Amino acid sequence: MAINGVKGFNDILPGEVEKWQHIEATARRVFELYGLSEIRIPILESTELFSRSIGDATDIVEKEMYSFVDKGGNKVTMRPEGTASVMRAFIEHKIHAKDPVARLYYLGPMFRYERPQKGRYRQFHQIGAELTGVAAPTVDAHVLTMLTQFFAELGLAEPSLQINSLGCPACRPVYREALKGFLLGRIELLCEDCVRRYETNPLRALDCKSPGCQEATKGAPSMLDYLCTDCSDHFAKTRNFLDLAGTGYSINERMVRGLDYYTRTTFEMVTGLLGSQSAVAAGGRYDGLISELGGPQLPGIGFAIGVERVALLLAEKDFSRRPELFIATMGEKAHAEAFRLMVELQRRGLSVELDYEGKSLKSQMRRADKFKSRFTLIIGEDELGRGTAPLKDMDGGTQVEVALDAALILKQVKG
RNA sequence: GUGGAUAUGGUGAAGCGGUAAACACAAACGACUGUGACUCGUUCAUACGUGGGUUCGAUCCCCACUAUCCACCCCA
Repeated sequence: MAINGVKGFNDILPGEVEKWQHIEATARRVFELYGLSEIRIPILESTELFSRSIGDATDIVEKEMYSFVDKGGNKVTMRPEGTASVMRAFIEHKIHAKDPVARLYYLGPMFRYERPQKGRYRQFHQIGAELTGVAAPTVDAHVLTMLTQFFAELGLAEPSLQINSLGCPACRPVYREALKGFLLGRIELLCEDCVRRYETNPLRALDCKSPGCQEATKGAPSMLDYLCTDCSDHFAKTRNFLDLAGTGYSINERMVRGLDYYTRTTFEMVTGLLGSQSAVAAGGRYDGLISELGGPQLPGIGFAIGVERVALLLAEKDFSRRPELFIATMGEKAHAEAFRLMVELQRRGLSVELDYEGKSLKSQMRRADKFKSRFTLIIGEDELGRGTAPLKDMDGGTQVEVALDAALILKQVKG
């Protein structure tokens, strides 16, 4: 009996992986344009890191973490997200001592124990960015502009940017009470879950999909009306800078984030193309997180992109690579010469294919066609004798005679 | 954790209670007599998710299990 992969853990096979490489390369290029540096963080962290940062009462921590006790008796968890790890590293290595303004990005697998479905897996991948040490709204707008550019460079019209402000520890509790007061009168309309969350997280009712909750929250007070002067000012300036950058967005005052650490600006890149997984990227400001984790009082802002979801949006595009040259041979001597040429050309940076076995010419030509090779060089006894061989342009079908010399072939192919 | 759907070859799939499991694509090889994409030929599921049961006989009926997908919850 063959062994299967673990539920929710997927292989990314050749054919699909080229798309991933393209997404990752695009992210690296765009993010580095905006001054970020890559940071590589481990997959395993102390369980406490996540319970403290993400929030004890969140679903992620309550029921979705891959946690276990290692052989040394330590409680560890396979990271369910990247922000906490990056902030831990930031604090642990005292990166702030050198420069409190750190601009970092990371990419890699995350793990959450959930039932898999479209665009959601137990091992999934995120590309994330974290910027620390800047409270100014300029950075909010800049991060959002960078994210927008990332999607634009992938050629995606979807998703679109939505923003909101969640306020700060000064104004959010006030709003929370106001909202609770509003919902109290309509509590019988709320779904079970929202009733249960009424005390712990009443804001969730705002973006609950149940018709009852949508009805109940009609006309609910908006967080935006309760922002304190500083938060309100921050939000207004963020919007101004977004306008200056020409970055399009819409305000979604009902957007709520699932992690506890968010403050002020929050955002999502949403799409209607992925069924119930509408968020392709999401993030926000977390001005209290670093100190909460034992670091200095520094603000931060970041986001994570769901790579699987981006790949789904890129579904129809073909990213497969094609070799530049295929060498077809007849006879052992020609095969040996072709091998020598292939290696020589590869050393010079040309992608070359050669049939390893001595198959028929027909078969080799078919293979060249299957690989969609741009050119095919055909070498037999005659060619060996005269020192030149036909180089066929597979797209046009024309062929020219070239000398069996790596430099000259290279010139002809690259020409 | 809950609900629904589906399980036939590499893929898309037809199929009926009863002896070679259609068709198409892909793939391999070959023909067209040293050159691919067209055409033609050959090959390609002792097997229809797994385990039971009903039956003279099941891939098609029943039960259980498992897996996958989708949805809920929550989220990237």
